[in-house]
Amino acid sequence: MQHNSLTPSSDYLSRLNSEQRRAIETTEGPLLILAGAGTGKTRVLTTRFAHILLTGKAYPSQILAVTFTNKAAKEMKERVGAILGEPVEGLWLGTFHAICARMLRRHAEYVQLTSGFNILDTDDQLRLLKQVMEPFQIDTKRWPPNQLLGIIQRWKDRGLTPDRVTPVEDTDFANGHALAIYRLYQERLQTLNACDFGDLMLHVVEILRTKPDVLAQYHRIFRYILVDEYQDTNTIQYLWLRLLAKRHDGISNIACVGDDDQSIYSWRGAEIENILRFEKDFPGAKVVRLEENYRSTDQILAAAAGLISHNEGRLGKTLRSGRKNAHGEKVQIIGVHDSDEEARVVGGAIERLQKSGHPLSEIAILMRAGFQTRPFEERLLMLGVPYRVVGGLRFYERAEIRDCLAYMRVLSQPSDDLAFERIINVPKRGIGAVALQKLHKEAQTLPCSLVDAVNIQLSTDSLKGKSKKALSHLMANFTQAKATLDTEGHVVASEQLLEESGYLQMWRDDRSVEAPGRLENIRELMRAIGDFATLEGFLEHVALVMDIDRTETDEKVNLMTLHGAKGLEFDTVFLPGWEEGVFPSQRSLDEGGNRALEEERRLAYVGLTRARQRAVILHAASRRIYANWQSSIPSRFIDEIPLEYIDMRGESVEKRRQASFSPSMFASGTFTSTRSNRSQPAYKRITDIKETTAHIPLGATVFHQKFGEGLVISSDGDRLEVNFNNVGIKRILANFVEIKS
DNA sequence: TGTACCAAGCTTTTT
DNA sequence: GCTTGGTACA
Repeated sequence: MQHNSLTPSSDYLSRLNSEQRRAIETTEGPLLILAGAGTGKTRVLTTRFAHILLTGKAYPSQILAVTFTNKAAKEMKERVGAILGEPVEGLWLGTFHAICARMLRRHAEYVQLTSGFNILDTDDQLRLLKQVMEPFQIDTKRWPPNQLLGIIQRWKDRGLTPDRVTPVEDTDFANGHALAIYRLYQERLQTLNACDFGDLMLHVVEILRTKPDVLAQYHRIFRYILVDEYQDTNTIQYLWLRLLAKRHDGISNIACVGDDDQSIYSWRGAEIENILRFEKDFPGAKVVRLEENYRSTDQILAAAAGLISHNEGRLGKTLRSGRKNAHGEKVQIIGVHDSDEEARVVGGAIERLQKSGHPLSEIAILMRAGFQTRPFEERLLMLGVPYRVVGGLRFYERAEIRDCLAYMRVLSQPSDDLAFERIINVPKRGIGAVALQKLHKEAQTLPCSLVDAVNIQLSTDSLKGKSKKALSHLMANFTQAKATLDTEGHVVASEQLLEESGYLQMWRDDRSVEAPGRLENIRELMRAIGDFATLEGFLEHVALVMDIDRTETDEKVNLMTLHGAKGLEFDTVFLPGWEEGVFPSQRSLDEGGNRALEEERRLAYVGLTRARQRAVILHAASRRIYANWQSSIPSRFIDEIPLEYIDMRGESVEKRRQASFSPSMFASGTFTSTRSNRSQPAYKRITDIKETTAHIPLGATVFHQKFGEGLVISSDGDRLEVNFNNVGIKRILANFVEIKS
């Protein structure tokens, strides 16, 4: 993606194709831009934004532009500025949550909050929910709080405040107490003057629904609305957009960009129906399809198209290659024995690419789940190939960072009970559950905040000995830091607080291997605070952005999940683990059935379309899942790619298929060639396969793909002990051997 | 109040 | 197999 920073404003439209131009120049009325992978979506969105400004249709402050990620918002802002030749200010451009936070701070009093409300992170949410659940005496083994939090979030995603949850929407979770807990949880949030992420949207929608004057105010402000990644919007985001877009004068200048084939976040509440329904929701809507792909070779495009055509209920797009001479290599499919071989094959291929001058940063290994990175990391480490793991635990999710932030939150707002609770005994001060219980009681009866309760109990001498000394010390730390905050600013005050409270010393004294890294993270945090004018400004940024700016452009292979790769592109993409149960994920299928299968397929489509030049799919015949080995069947997605665009390397996949479906391996004859029998349920759950394993008698001669021939010397269900001719005695699962005699 | 042990659980995660 | 969280004890 190039930044045409000096493009004269007159020809910003000149290098666009006709559909792209139409998407930009159709400024009036509702518009759906269906943008397939690699069709220049971001470019269209940013040029459209600039076009509205340059033609004088609106001022920057009259355009609402919403994205899902901070990264996308930042990129859009930069690129619009580049087209205009100067930075734009006063924009309503940001993530759904950032914009809602801004709106909510203006109108907080309508939902019984003050404009200084706190935004909770997931840790706080869970701790609060656990507290709320306590009096209900719920068996948390049977009804895990994090699952209940999930249920509450799904309710919020759908715009359901406790009053709007109907019996139909209710659940028997937690012996039917879920709704009551939800109600209490919301009440607690209110007394804490706090919001969770869902509330940011929920409260604003509530306000827009019930306060016509507020809504009218925004109708006056926003002349044009731009929405990115529309396929990922959930119900509450849709309601919010619809409220803002449906003006009383009948004008709805809303343009949504999206791709139904790339909707992969239903498990976070995204409703693919929103994009499928757009034309009904906004009568008279125009639809523009961007189908010219400037990214991938014909072979990759055709393979991906063949795959996604197995989904039903699509809006339908046909990607054409917009590049010349874009034939390229076929999609490679490589069958391997196990995950170690998979890592060896990928590692070897990367080494060869590196030797031929292929930049490492243009290579990605994309997998279904985060834990799958491990064998690849080990292999690349061994080969000395630099790599980075993208995603995983983010900066502001680290325990030490959250601790520090809790200290700063209390400094900024002593009434922040959740933050105070987090650090009251970190470092260890001898404040346990008993002391905390006492404080809670005090705080509840008055009512007041925990910090107030501490001060009261200190002055009335109801605290004794160790805890009294520890808490008065802690209170003194905060008072001192507060004074420093006023005189020397938030950076010095934060550092002082962490030092004097003994928090930093705690990590210095820690002998574990992670401790120095944690101290380094805290140093980085201190540097980040300096970028903000006030402590409050910093805390707001942290709550909404959740990640620290770190531009990584060094020469490293990228390891990430398929979800993490959305919106990115690489010359070469490796797609390991294409096996039934792994991808598509068995758990998804169990929970979501055919809908989930289609989403998994879209995920596969996203994976393939990340590749510009080369895509390599791998599948292993057996894989270790947790403790035990499981034999695997190649993913149905492999079968769904038209044969003419694939190239089976290494061992023939067909041969492998025959081998894995041979009746001698599975007692039942259910398994036949997947290609010839696609309409039949050719796939069985991996767990079922285990049950159908043939009984293998003691003394039988068996054959194992890796170890060769051997004699069965003991058996316990499907666990065998086999004395192999070449490698000696091994413990092996019956699934992996074939009976010879 | 802190530690030791056991059992359960284990995708994806833009904010 | 490995981590995490809750409970039982010292």
